[in-house]
Amino acid sequence: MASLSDQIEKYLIRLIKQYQGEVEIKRNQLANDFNCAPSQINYVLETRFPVEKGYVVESQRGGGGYIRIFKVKMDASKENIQKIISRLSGQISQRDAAAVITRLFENDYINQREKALMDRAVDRRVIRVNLPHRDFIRGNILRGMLEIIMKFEDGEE
Amino acid sequence: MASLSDQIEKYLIRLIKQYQGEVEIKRNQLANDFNCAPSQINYVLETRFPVEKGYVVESQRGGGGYIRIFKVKMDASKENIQKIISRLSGQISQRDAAAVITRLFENDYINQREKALMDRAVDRRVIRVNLPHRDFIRGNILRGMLEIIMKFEDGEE
DNA sequence: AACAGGAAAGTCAAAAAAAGTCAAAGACAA
DNA sequence: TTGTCTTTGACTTTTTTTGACTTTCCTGTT
Repeated sequence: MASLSDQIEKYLIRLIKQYQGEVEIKRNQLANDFNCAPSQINYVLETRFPVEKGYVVESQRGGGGYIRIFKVKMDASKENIQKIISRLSGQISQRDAAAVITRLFENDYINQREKALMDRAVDRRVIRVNLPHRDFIRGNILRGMLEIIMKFEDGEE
Repeated sequence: MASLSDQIEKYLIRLIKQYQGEVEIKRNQLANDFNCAPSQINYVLETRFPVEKGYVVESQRGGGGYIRIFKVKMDASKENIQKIISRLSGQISQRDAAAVITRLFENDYINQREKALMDRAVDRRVIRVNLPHRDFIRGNILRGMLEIIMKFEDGEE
């Protein structure tokens, strides 16, 4: 039973694919189509299309306003992972970690099983620690695993 | 002597068979159908569908939440992994974790990169927590990752 | 150019919808 | 009676949905 947010996400992803990685919508229009509050569109954007996953969202208010979503393909290089690692400061939320991992997968740095492995290692049900601390541990684990991905020549398997 | 939990178990097993090893339910809905407390569903899940029996359970809270149960198709290697999981109690030292991981590698259940990934996720320099607690977290991480190895079609890559 | 009005989109927090946890109470066999 | 398994319910945590209020931008009028 997919939630409304899931449906909106799917719809947008389909549009993005259809239009080669770029789409423009009207927030109110979309909210209307899905029969929800306009702010729910923002919620979907925040939770499902974060930068970490390779999306860029830009928008304009006022008359003739719009929201544009771009999907950026990062080129496959170690430097990119380096960049990701260095941008990863101390704590990291589960959502952000998941986004980073998804992106690695989409760019073929890791396969599906490795993705699942990493997702699990970083899951809050696994790191059973209270919150300020938990995000620090997650940060360490994720950084550690990214280092491994980097160290090992890719494709190997 | 079919307790309510037994009935729920049977019902779920039937569903799982019917849908080729995978089923999704709504906890509240199911509890309602069986006229019991929602938390009883968790009890059934814990006692009747543990990893040791080859089940993997995933869930989501919040609006549109769900519980999914997978039955993993068993083969020799998966049974072995299961055995390892069930022998793993709460805490695990880094040494023991390393031994488990090495064994997985030697048996070709995981490749070198996965080994490195798992070793790292379980490293004491990564789980920066003081000792009684650290071994518990390590236990969770290792078990979690083993579940993934079990759930995924092996050799895949 | 300055301004007013309306048309978007943004923000934020409260309410609602699920699922999870934990411990106490109950049932029942040994 | 004692120990184990089951049932229940109060409380917690996570995720989504809603709505009131704010900010920004465009367009037409003075």
